[in-house]
Formats: sequence, C-alpha cells, structure tokens
Amino acid sequence: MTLSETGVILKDALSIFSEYLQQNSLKDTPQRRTILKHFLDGNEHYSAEEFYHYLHQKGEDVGQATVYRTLKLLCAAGIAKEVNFGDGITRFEVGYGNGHHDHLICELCKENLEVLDEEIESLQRVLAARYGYTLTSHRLYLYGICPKCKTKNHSA
Amino acid sequence: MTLSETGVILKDALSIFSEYLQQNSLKDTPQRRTILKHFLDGNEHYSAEEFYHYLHQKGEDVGQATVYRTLKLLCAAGIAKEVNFGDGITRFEVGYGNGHHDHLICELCKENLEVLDEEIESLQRVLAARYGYTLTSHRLYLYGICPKCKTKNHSA
DNA sequence: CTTGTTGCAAAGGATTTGCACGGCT
DNA sequence: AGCCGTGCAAATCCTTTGCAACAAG
Repeated sequence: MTLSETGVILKDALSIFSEYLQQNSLKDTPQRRTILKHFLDGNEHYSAEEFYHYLHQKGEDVGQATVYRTLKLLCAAGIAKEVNFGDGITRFEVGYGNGHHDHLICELCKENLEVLDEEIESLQRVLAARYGYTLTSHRLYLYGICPKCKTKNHSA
Repeated sequence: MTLSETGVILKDALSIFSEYLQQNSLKDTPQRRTILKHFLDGNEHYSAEEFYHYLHQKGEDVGQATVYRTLKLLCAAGIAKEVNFGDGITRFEVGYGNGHHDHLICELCKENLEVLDEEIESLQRVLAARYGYTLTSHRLYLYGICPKCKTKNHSA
C-alpha cells in the first residue's frame, strides 16, 4: 500500500501545499499538483531525473526544470526531504506524515529500509553535548547485507 | 599539530602508498608523492577542487585531472576516505592512522569535529540485526550549533 | 623499450538559470 | 492586467575521459 492509497496523506499534503503556496504568493498550477500527486504515490527515493522519467511513464508531460524546481518547493513546504546516499545524487523522499528515520541500505540489492532507534537518537544528543554542541539534525546511513542477499550468496 | 608534523603518519603513509603502487604495477611519480604529502599535511576535509587550489597556493603545479585521479587512488590504497556532508560535493579526509569516526558539524561556522561513541556504534549493529542485516559500514553526520556560535549569538 | 602517467581540453552527468510565452489570481 | 510559472535550451558546476607527449620500471 503506497502512502497515497491510504487516502489520508494525499489530502493533507495537498492542503499543506496549497496553504504554503498561498502564504508565499506562489501559484497553484496543474504541474505542481501533478508532481505532488505522483510524488506521494511513488513513495520511493527518486532522484529528480528518475522522478522526471517516472512522470513521463505515467503519461504526464512536465518539463525537467519544473520537476527540479517543484521538488525543491516541496522540500521548502516540508512535504519532501532531500536524502543523499553518498553516490553524489540527490534523492527525495516523502517528508510529511512520516517522522524522522534513518536509512538501512543493502549494498548488494540496494534495498532501502527506513529505520529508527530512539536510544541511538538520544545518544547522539548526548554525544553532541559532550562537545558543547546543541544538535539540530543528523543523517545516519547504515550499509550492510540484507537477509535475502545473505541467503542468495550462501547457496551460490 | 597536523598529522604529518608527528613525523610518523607521513612516513607510514608513504610506504603504504609505495607498496600499494608496486603491488598494482602502478608508478611512483613526483605528482603522486606531492599530492600525498600535502594531503596528509592539510588534514582538512578538502573537495578535489579545493585541494587543487590548495596545492597551487603551496606552489605545486599538478593538473586538476591528476588531483582527481590521485585522490581516488589514495582512497583505493586506504590512505584517504571519501566523505559527503550532504551538499553534493565529495570531500576527502585522511583515512589512515585515524580510525573510524563520525562527523559533528556546526551549521553556522562549519567547524567540523571527528567524534565517536562506542555505544552508538554498537547499537547500530543491533538495529541492523533487528532487520536481519549484517552491517558493513555506516555514515553518521550530526549537525548542530557549536559552543562558540551559541555564545556569539547570545551576545549579538 | 614497454606500459603507465600527465595535462590539456573536450565530454559528461546532474542541476540551475535566462528568457519569451502562457496561465493563475 | 499583473505577476508568477513553464519549458526550452544554454549555462554551470563538479568530475571523468581521450589523446599525444612523457617518464618510470
């Protein structure tokens, strides 16, 4: 089940977006709606370019520049978040209705889980405080081998 | 005190590099030695381009392509490591004689501390295992405000 | 001598931007 | 009507690559 199939996130995100646009005297255009709709649908970690192709596969015709511009806009509106797996490509994930999490990425099949451990989260604050820092955010990427790939490689 | 001022790291890194070059039938050129020497000296988180300019400030004349190629080589030899603060630029740090660590970055002054907490490290393994993953590596970036910047902003 | 290396400049991939036209409010 | 958004293509940024001259083993 994708996020938008819940029928809840989509509606809220749409209104958040409309509100954001109004408050910033920006315009509510069909392209922006299209992008938001499919972005919530996808629920993957698209790069701007991947997402552009995804849209075209879905029969939507939106310019590449508009995709880049709108994904940024969605981040500004708090609906999307940038993620960065270390391969130099900026990806985007749904950042609304979906709290903070870290990423657990299989090095073989690239499967990507969103994970969270409160103890780690709080130890990070403690660690930062040890140096006098006040933590504002963090990014944690865990790389490993997923159970499926472990099995596959044993039998191979 | 920079790493190379210890007089120890530099020597070891040089021999590791020579050894690596020999074992891979690669050549020990003046440019490669120059780059390695200043790389250890710098002890910063340079991007390839920054490092290229740094070299030229130091009066060394090495082509940009050679800098890119050699930094990669240093990574392959285990002397350098790529880091990625999330701004889409690949940076390099000394990865030899300097164990694993995470990064604590001040959002205001960009000061960058290398930090480590064993408890966090081990909880990461536990977290991955919870999903059946075997952890191979991870990257943790903590963003916050350093004590100096906190003071500055209070008085301002 | 053979093979790898260098430096240049051109190519590349990802992302941004200038501009004229078209669409919201 | 006025102003913002769109799409295109050109521009930019960072990085890689092809190639001919050159140097290390």
